[in-house]
Amino acid sequence: MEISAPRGTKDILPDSSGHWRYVEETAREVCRAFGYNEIRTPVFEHTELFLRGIGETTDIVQKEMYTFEDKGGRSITLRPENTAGTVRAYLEHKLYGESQPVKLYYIGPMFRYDKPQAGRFRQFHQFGIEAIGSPGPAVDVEIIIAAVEFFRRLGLKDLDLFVNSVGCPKCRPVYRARLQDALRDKLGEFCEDCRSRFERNPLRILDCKHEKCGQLSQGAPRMGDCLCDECRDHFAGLQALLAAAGVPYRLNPRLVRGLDYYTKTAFEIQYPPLGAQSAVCGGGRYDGLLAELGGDPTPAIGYAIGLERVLLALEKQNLLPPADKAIAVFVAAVGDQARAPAFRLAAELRRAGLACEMDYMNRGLKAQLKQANRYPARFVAIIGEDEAANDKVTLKNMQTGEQQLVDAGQVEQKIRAEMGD
RNA sequence: GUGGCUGUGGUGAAGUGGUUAACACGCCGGAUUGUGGCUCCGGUACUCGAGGGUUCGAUCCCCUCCAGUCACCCCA
Repeated sequence: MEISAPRGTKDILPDSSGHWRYVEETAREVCRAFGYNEIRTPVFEHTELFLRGIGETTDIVQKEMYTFEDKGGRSITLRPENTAGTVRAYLEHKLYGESQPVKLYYIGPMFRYDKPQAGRFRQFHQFGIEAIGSPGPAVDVEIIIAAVEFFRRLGLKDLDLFVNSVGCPKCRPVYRARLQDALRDKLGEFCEDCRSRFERNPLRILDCKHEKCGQLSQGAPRMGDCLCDECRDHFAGLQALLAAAGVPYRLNPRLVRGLDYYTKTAFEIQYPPLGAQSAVCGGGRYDGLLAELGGDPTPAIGYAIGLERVLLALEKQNLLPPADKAIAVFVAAVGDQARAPAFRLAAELRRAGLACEMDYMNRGLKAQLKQANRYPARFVAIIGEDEAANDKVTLKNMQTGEQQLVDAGQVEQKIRAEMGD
């Protein structure tokens, strides 16, 4: 064995592709119920889109992007997330001409050059939704409820919803400055990471896992105390609606999003047993992004759900659906003369819409029955020399063990009659 | 990117510095001639992750690399 899949990528094999389909279908059903329509954008975009959209100073842009030059000399990047691409498509195709808000969802692979770990891959899949055009907070609550509903339908338990407001371009700089002022004289005592974050992204310091840093930032001003009137009202409205909808949530003033475009509402849904990669859903409002990408100022909000992590959570809670390989009929041929009639019967049954299998390994009858049993098959249609000569089929019900000789042309209706449909 | 742990057949897993590396599952075949799910029997491992080194000799000792995993980091 020499060639293997690139690091951080994974083959989804038949034994688990059914799980993926189940999760994706659940996502699509929820989107239909909430009025979100699918959008499919390219897996690669001009690098520039992400530089401007996600922010040049973010970790994603600085060290996690798959960027390359194509043969035309363009700088191309495999999408590390899909909000930027979705917004780009919204602007490019002038979806602002449709009734607002425009509600979109996507499911697909994303790419980040991270060090792989359980729940963290270089190619991973996200299901995300974006609502563009409404300032909220009603849509904010709607998309959160959509996420909650998605998890509810899957049966997942023990999820925690955290919400926060990260302010807007009016109040965040004010808060940022106040925070820096409060931390400045103690800066030397913070960890190395925090010291480097001080200028670049001081809000992250509040998120630091180091106990020392946590203590040092204890008395620091909180974003909540510095929100401008508009942001404060918005945040209050969000919480009122969440409460009205009966959605349990927790405030987390330290919740910060890693992408520059977020404003006001920020939220995250976690499943703690996943350990370090416990965030299964993360999102928030990005009122500044459309203008940043050259559009008219337009409010918007969205989130992304990591499907690998959802699958991990489902596995932990034993909620993955069992594989369903059951078929209606297995056509067993015995002897050379039976081969052609068996093929013909299988083709007819399949054309009639019955799931049908047969042997391709020249196995004996016993082995074919064993094979049929494995699927399992409801019926086995046995064709040997006698049957082939008389245009008959021995039809065996695998549950009762009963078998009868029937005309080859009547196999389908016999099966349908016995299956009761 | 930093640090810890792990790497034996398709899968789960024992094991030893030295002839034919357990076991279980799976898969294939058989248990009188064309009949399954149970049972029994048999079969199924060119490199014990890769490449070097130590040694008379290494799958078990050392180094490097690769991969997985956990924490940090980041995030979905």
